[in-house]
Amino acid sequence: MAVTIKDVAREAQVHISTVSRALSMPHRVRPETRARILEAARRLGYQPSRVARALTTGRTYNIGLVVADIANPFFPPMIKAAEHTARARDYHLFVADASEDPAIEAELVDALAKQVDGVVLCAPRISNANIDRLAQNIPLALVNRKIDGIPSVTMDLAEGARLAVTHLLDLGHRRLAYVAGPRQSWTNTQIRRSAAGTVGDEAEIEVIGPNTPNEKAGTEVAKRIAESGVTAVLAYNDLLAIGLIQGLTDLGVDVPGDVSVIGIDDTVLARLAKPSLTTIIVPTADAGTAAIDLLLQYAGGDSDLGSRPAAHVSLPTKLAVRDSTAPPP
Amino acid sequence: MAVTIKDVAREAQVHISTVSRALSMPHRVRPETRARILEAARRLGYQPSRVARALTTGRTYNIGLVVADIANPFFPPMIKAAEHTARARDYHLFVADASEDPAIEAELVDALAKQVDGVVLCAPRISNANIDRLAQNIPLALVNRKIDGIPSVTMDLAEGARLAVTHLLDLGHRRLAYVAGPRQSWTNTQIRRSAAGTVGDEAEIEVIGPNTPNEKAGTEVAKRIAESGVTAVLAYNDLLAIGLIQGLTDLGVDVPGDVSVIGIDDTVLARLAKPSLTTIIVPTADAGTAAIDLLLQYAGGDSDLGSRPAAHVSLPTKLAVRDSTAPPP
DNA sequence: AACTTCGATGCAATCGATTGCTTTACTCGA
DNA sequence: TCGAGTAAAGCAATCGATTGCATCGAAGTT
Repeated sequence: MAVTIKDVAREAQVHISTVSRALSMPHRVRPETRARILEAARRLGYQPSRVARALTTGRTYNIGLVVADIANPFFPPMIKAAEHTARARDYHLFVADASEDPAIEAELVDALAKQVDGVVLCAPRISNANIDRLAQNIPLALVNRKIDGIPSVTMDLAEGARLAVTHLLDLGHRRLAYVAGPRQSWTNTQIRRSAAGTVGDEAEIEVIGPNTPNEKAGTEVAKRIAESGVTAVLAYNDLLAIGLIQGLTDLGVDVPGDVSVIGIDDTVLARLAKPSLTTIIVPTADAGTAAIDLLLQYAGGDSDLGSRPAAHVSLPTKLAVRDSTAPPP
Repeated sequence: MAVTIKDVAREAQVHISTVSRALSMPHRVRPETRARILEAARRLGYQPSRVARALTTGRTYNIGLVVADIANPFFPPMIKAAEHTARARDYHLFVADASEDPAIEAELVDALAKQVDGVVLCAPRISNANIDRLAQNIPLALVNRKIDGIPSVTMDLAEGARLAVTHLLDLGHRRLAYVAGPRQSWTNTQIRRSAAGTVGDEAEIEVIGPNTPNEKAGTEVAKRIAESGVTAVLAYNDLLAIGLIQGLTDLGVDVPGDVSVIGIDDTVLARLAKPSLTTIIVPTADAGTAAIDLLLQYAGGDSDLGSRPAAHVSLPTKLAVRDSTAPPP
């Protein structure tokens, strides 16, 4: 069917091992022989079989990427960056969607493990213990989770939340709420702690949740927010924030007139929503790129991985002030 | 390293070929032997190597999915559905992003061809001739493109455009515009033709474009729309429509008061935008599922593929009337 | 009882590449 | 001139599974 190394060998009148070397260890064959082989390969349109190579070398040149939910607009830019980075390194990317389900997440990693050199777990919903267990079978890199011994890239949402809360305090708000995300989310904890810490004694902050991080959940908590008397809200992500704004608007509560709302992620939605959403900008694409590079660096090494300390990368965040925040009424 | 078929064979005291058969041709081994083998496999935690299997059988149980732009919110639901469908069939999905570039698209297909059983091309930007060429090397399935001999799933946007234009005509509009998408887009042509056909002699429709299908391009054509005197616009997709609305609003043109706007795709943005966007609902997820099934059916068959006529699936579309359309001023 | 038949299993080739080891042949030094 | 050293290329094992063929023994046929 396809052109194999044998065909090239026959065409160039050499043994297959010589063809293999001409391609991967150029200095080990005589220049003229190599030229003849390359020419034959070119003429025949030879492309080495990744599958066969994987069998002998144990390296597939494939990477797995597991995300909590592809449909969450937070992920696509990250997937895109990861895919491009991987391809630039001659790797291909399996993308798998865990549907926000920890069990599926673990299954996916195991299933992928058989045919990838490593897996990037994005915003994992499974426990640290389970991640540790999975990491025994296959090199992992984490996004938005930090575990000793496993390379990871996180967004500095502690800083982001501090900026957001400070912004609200500066505007004069004293009764705040944090609309939380999934309990298993590492960033959720970071945000909650940082927000509480920043508020200090100056004001008070109420935590509402945990919630599934989508618009529907946001709309559903609108009533509680409206009744609670808070004047400003920080939400776990843009989806919750936008859902909340819709819910509040439906209840006749004006944003930002009556209640200010801040989202997180700066997804496409933030700029397009009305009012446009004040939100924390997180470097999603950079995270995708960094995760791939960390994984390759860690997994590509000379096997004595355990010895090297795993790298942790923290990416900076910023606050984008738009139209959903204003002084309290 | 990992448990192989040999380990199982030793554990169960049989030859490896018997293990292989026990797993894939159960009726070919004595029940008691099979039980012993399965038990041994279970105890050792044996998982067959997909790579090794792929080498002998030629089937990788992997599928490639190439999309024009992951960051375009049209695609994620489709990717998600495709991934879930594939996984349910024990296939894994490579996702690749062509960045709206035809050359990259072709490269991706070729690169993936070596390690997948087939490729789904979503909203391809390359020419029919090139697709035909690619199809010679690897089974393809197309989404939003129809070519004889290649299985495809399309959205009935001719019908959708008809509904949209009829809606505008019913509201009383007589001067319409179609803000077109990429020239290479097959659906773009379908929409344009159907819209023109539906307008007939009753009214007139101007075509503006082609455009890159993103918000920025939408904003950029706002001026032309405002000056052209049209009272209603159909845009190639929601991104263009939303960008256009923003552009018009900035120019002081009210939507839908002065100009009505209809988008296509019903992405998350449509509901969340202000005003919420009247748009054509396309069954993105169904398309993803259908494409995978078509591909597997076509590629999984008994090799004499050319003989079977390729299936074409057309999915229905609907119009969702929201707040961006109203009678002309 | 001899002979066919067939089910169950083992044997060995194969897929396409990589790689340690061996062979070949040429160069160089004394 | 001869042996050592070395670069270049061939040989063959290997990765982990699949699969056509060979073998063997038990059951069925006459």
